[in-house]
Amino acid sequence: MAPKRRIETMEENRAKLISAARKAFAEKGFAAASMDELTADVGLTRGALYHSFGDKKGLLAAVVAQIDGEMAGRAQEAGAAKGDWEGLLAEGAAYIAMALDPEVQRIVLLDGPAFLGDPSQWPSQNVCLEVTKQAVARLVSEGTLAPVDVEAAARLLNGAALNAALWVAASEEPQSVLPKAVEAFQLMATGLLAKRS
Amino acid sequence: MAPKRRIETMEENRAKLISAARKAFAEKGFAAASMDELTADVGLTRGALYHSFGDKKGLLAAVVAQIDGEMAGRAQEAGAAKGDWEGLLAEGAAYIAMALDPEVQRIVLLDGPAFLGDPSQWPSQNVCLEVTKQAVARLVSEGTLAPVDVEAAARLLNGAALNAALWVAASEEPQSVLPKAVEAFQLMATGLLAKRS
DNA sequence: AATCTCACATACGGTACGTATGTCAATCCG
DNA sequence: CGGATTGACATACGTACCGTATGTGAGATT
Repeated sequence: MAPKRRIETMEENRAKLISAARKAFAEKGFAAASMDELTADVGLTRGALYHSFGDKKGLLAAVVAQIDGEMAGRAQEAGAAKGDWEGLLAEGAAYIAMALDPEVQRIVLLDGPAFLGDPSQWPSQNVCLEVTKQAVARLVSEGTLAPVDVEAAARLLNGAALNAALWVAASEEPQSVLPKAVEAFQLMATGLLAKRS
Repeated sequence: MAPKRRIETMEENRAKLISAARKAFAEKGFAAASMDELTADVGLTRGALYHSFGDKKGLLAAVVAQIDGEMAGRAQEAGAAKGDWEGLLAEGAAYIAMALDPEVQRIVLLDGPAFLGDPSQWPSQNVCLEVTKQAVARLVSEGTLAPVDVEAAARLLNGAALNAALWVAASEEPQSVLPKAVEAFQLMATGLLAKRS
């Protein structure tokens, strides 16, 4: 066996813990997830956890940052191929669709705000919100959108998408409700468009 | 001393516990609030609590139901004096303003969804959402709003207002941010209006 | 090769929840 | 009117879990 480098195994263990935490937090919720179980599942103890993440919330923050990054990547992908305005709509739709994932919903949308506070002040900076803000800023400066406060518009759009997603996820037939949510979202977003002079 | 009726004192104690819980949950959050402290503050023990509310989450549900009812009343007040459309906008603005209250924000908007699940399935039925749905339904049937799915629109509006409120509350100067949030909200809501033919 | 570092394990204390059991006043009934 | 009964609440207990303080051994350093 090649001699295990120290930093190497540490990063492996960090990744293992984050991975196990994603599962446990998504299934049981942050509050009900046991750190003993979590760590035992990957052959470690709480000692590793507290050494790497400081405390339980530190682990949550790491998990949230990881998922948030993945979400922002997907949202950008969805919006990149299209024009600015269509891109924003596509980002919103993608955001709604992603929130159907239990990990996203439970960890990022529910437990994240409850235990880590306002998303805009997370260590991970809430990359998703940042992406939306940039899109809105472009659209405002090019005159497509009315001269609205950029942060306000971005937070409203994200908030609306988030809530739509929670609704879809809680419904009995997500697949039939999803298009309604997307349609209403996109309709509402048109309210931000600049009026034709 | 008039002989204390049994049911009377029980309801008094229930009210005391709910009142104490509102304070404790708002200040420390649901997870960090100690039931021992809570009950001791009003001269009782956990015995009373588990007898009346079943468990910790039962108490949270009772608190949420109370606050939710108060919020719905205020929102209706705000909207009642005006026309349907202006009423909806006023309700949204009122909703945003109310969310500045720490009790509303922490208990109903953050811990409620995290620990009790989707608001639309709460025992309290989320009266707030119901009020918005009724307003939207009226506006759709009278042709003011585009023929959008009522529940979708209501959830999006509430979600947008909610998120705007969290943003305002987390900002350093809530009073200067509040008008921006309300403006953006009302602008976005116009997207739901029926197009002039 | 001896020493050191540090990632992680182990052990402990404290706290909080939920339940099982006890108790006493308010109510009911003969 | 007085004993039996109910039930609202207190008390006591077991369990689970978090965070910390301390130990340890494999890899890094010299």
